Amino acid sequence: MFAPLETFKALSDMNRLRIVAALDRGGELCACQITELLQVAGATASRHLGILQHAGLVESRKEGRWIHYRLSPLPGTEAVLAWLGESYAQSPQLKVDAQVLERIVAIGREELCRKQRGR
Amino acid sequence: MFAPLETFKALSDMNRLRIVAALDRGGELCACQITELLQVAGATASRHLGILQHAGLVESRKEGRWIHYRLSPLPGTEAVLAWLGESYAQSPQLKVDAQVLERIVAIGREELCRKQRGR
DNA sequence: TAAATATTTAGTTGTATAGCTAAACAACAC
DNA sequence: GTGTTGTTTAGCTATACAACTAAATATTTA
Repeated sequence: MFAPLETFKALSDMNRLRIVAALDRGGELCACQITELLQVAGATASRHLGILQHAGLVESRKEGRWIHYRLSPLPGTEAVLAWLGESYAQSPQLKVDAQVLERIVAIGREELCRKQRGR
Repeated sequence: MFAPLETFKALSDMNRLRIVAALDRGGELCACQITELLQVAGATASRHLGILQHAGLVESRKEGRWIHYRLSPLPGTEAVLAWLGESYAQSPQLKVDAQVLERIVAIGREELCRKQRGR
């Protein structure tokens, strides 16, 4: 697919913009942390991360059972992500996410996953 | 809607990217010229133009029965459009469009519209 | 090896969206 | 006025896509 089209499609979903914003602010996050932030099923978060990865916006690193994701802007998409970054403050949703993310990171992965299994 | 989300949605369709590329290269174009380029029904082209206009990427000017469209990048979206512009050469579709557009512009609006009525 | 666990893949369902045709609207010509 | 013409809106259908549940995969632990 035409690269810009794939990039724009990847960014044309609010949950995926939330993921990009979270990785931009939180550095590396694992799938369970993304799942907790979005409040969706794990499979849903996984699919969104796959779409972002396929578009080249995100890359992953495996560490035991955990898979860590981080932003991986291609040379061309840096400008796009920069503009997006300037707009975070305009979204109430993203502002709330920033606070929730702090709590999620503070909890730690192990306890977070235990908590998710409980549901 | 969150502005970047609306922009990315507007740009996440190949026919709309074709319109943006055409306006970028052809300057001002009327709806019938866009319709001819995309080879879709007039109503379809009109809807795409409406989506781009609502996202602030395109603006229109009325001149008698014709409505002319041109790019209208918002301050923030200029970087996005610049990146898109650098990628035109990677799309065979957009390369063909550039040639077809030359013919369309050369024909002139009046004759083009006559031709479209014929179908 | 067997159980547990983090993530992904497969399959299903509901909603969003692109395309069409037909009708409506707006501007000019008679 | 009536007719013609460029464009948009309304209504419909088919496809695309986001969400879920259940099953599969890969890794660690007992």
